[in-house]
Amino acid sequence: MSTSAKSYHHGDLRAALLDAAIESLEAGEAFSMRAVARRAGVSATAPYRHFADREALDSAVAVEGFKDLRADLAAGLAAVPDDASAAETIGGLGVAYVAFALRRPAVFKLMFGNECDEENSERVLAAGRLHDVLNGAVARLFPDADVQGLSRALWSMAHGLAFLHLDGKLRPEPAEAVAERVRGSVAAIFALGAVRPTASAPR
Amino acid sequence: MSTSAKSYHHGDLRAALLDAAIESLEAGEAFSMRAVARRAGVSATAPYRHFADREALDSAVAVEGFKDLRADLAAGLAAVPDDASAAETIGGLGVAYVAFALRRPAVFKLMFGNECDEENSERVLAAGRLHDVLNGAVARLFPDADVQGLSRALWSMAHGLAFLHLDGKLRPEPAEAVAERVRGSVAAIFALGAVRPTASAPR
DNA sequence: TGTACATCAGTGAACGCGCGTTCACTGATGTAC
DNA sequence: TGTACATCAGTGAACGCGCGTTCACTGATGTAC
Repeated sequence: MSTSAKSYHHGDLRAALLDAAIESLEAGEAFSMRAVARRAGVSATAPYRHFADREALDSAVAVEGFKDLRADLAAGLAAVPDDASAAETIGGLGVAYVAFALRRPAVFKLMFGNECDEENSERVLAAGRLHDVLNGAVARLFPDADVQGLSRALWSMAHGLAFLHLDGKLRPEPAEAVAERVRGSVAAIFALGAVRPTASAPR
Repeated sequence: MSTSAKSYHHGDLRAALLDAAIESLEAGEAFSMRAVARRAGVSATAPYRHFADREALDSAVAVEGFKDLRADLAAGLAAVPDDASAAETIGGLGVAYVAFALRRPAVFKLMFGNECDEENSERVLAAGRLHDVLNGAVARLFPDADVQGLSRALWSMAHGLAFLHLDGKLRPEPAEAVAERVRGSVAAIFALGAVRPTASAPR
């Protein structure tokens, strides 16, 4: 109640605007400077006191999202038992990644489905930190592999699964079925080396 | 010259509008009913003679895109030598997929980065036909594998690579470097079975 | 071949909308004395 | 403690914009006789 409520000065409008933006996105509403101000209960021009323009707000929301996703990944990794196989560990990360995308689809799309202005260093940095979590896990699990290449391949798969679910190319419900699908995909590629391809492709 | 030019009646405005829409997207311009009409050299309301509303035009463009992508995938597959390994074959498909996405980014995003109205059967069908190409190849290469699961995993990886390049998370140039990256990712997961993970994860 | 007329494709003015952004402003806060 | 004033956060009217869509229309085409 300290910083809340209805004085002329808001207290922490910047944070409130970020919250409003995220809420607005998650409610599936259109994302606009005005809509966010409206939701925060403030005049249409107040946000300009805190964000230079629409793109600045945009990027700030994305940074928020990257932090949250990183936390989810770290939690997902921590939840994997110590004696888990590599496939189970990677699967756990993948499930966390896709779950985030489905729980917060609009934020996820804003984070990724956007030409990223390489200028915004904070944003680039936050995205980079994501990478570290996966790279670390891969390096630990496969010290002898091409870590760079492998972790790119795995990230891509998770990212693809996330987007295909978001865009309705794969049914996004129920959540447990999705998780199963993600684990299945990981399992399928871990099994690849074992499956004998037909020696020479017929026809 | 037969159906072209400047008579009051256009000849084949529907096709011209689709072309204009695709050109407009590829030029990186905003995509709108009015912009497309403008580019086609026609009044803002003329498109309504051929498309019920904005969404109908949208879907028609997506269908066009799905057909083109399917053709690219088939060509990519055909270009793979008969004695190629499974990894090379899958790699060829992946390269074709990602190359399409980078060559026609806006169309690709329109095809995928869009809640798909499951109503539009033509659109759903066109998307489904994509799947068939990959499924066919996987079934032929890995008759004993879980075709469904494996082909989903591979599709996801290609899709993820495409989007990560589009959104600038991976440098999208030059094209040959991208292709190499795609082949590398495929190789990395094909090598997965061979790499020995650390028996039990340290720490 | 020539005329009358129905059909249909494209026009252009107009609507209401929400947007991003500017500007001069006003009300609250906090600091100097 | 009390007053004067600078600072700063939020206001509200206003701008110009492009959008999707409607409507009554007009010009070209093709068919019937």
